[in-house]
Amino acid sequence: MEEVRVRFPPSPTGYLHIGGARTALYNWLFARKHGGTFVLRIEDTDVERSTQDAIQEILDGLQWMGIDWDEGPYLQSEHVEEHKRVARCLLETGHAYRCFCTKEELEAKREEAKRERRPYRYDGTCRRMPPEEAEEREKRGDPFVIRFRVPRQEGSVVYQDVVFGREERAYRDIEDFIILRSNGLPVYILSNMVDDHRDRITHVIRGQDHRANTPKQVLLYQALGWPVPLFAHMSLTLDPKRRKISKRVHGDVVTVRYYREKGFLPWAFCNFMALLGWSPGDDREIFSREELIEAFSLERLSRANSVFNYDPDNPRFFTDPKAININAHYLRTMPLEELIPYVEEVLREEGLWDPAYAGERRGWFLAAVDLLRVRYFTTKDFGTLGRPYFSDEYPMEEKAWKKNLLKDKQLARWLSLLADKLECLEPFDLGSTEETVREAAQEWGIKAGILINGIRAAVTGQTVGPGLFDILVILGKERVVRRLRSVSRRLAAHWAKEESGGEGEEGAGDLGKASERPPKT
RNA sequence: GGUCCCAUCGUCUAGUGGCCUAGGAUAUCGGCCUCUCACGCCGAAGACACGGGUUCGAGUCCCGUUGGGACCA
Repeated sequence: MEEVRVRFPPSPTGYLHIGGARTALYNWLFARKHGGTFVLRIEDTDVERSTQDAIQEILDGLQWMGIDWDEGPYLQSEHVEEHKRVARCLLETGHAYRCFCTKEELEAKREEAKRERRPYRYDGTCRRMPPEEAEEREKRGDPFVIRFRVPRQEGSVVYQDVVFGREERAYRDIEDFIILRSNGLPVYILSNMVDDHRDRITHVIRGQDHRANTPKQVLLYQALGWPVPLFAHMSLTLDPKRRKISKRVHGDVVTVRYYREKGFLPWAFCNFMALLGWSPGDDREIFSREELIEAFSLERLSRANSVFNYDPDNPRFFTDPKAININAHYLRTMPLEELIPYVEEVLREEGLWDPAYAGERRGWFLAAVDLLRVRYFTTKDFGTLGRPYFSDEYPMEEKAWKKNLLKDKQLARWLSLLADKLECLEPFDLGSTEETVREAAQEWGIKAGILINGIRAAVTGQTVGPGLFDILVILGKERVVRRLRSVSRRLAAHWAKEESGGEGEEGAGDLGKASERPPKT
């Protein structure tokens, strides 16, 4: 293949849409696969919305995803004069003409067509106007638009689409479309293709929503005598009701930032997005960056739109379950060292970061993360579910308190006794802690599970988590003993109050500092 | 309304006329593992939108219907 040059031309709307992200990803993959050039171009001609922040948001999103560009970001706004010049040129060469029809006139014609139930298309009134008259009226200052003169003969526009094959559109189905508005500004169809030509784009990979524009753009290329790029119109991403997804109706779940803030790993996100409308042809679904670049091809893009399967009513899945699954897969299988920076970021945000984790406690930190990650789905889980492991202030879950700690009145005493036993343990390791707990259970004639689940609830505030002895070892003797005694005191207080006929449920609440004080006296 | 596109398990998809009693993934359910929850492993249920053709044979080709989508209005 000749030199490959592709582009991603987002307009700065204030966020990077996941549909746009997928377009960028496919362009990027294609460029990387063929040793080509990936151009980033900002279509910022809507001055109102195109703030520096809005542009930065797109750059940030792409950067986060790991999509790097070779040229740009170029700004479309810097080329408006060129677009106008091209429109003028088309006018001079007779490929376009001035149209003075007013909005009202056009509206009337449209109404009439509607009444007579025939398709409306611009009737070409001004197309037949003598050039002298048109120039005269322009000089006079009459407002006009510039329309492209579509061939009015039998025939059609033909171009190649990698996804759809040979595309053909009859001239008669294309109206004389506007290329320059009456305010003198060029329209998307023109600007976009002029930019593509200047940037020497060889493959236009974009959403199917641009497909209807393509014949018109091809007409422009031909009129200008410019080489026509190869097109690849990718399928769209729809919501579960098969509507086009949009920020306005779906909210943040369609923005890239959302995934970043929800604790997605950038590559997991890319991996998931790549699978929406593309497949490698075999059963693989997990790809490293290199593997995906190698496997990617435009020929394997799907023609059918795909559904982004998220359910706002299901709290368990805050986005497409498959996306979460892929993220979890990377979270627990990627090299530990690569995961660490993401966890660090989350812990910093939560105020749980200890600089020692990067220094003398790094070994411990790695072990803790490794222990926890197998049951986490996003990096955010380290800051929420992981709290008891990185801080002495952690919540006691209602369920843990009621189900595991109030299960047996004796637990207050047992936990205290266990604290004493564990305190003397040397070494304090997997084998010794387990032996201690199980022997105690036997001694007291109870099932080990009672103690195990009770201890877990006490030292983590949770009913779920790693194997108990892993927890004890990772927490360390000192913290375990302190937490056991603290909870034991709270339990004792709870039962004492109960006996004295006290009301009020001793339920979930914050442990840590708060619980160092005697609970509510 | 016009032009065009699409159609395989809930979802993402494999499938390019016989390899399909339709494969994988995810989600769901069950089992194993087990101190809990996950992970992992094993298993279950679950789809060719419908109707006509073509063909010895159709998920695969053609036509129509239905449904969905895009753009334009």
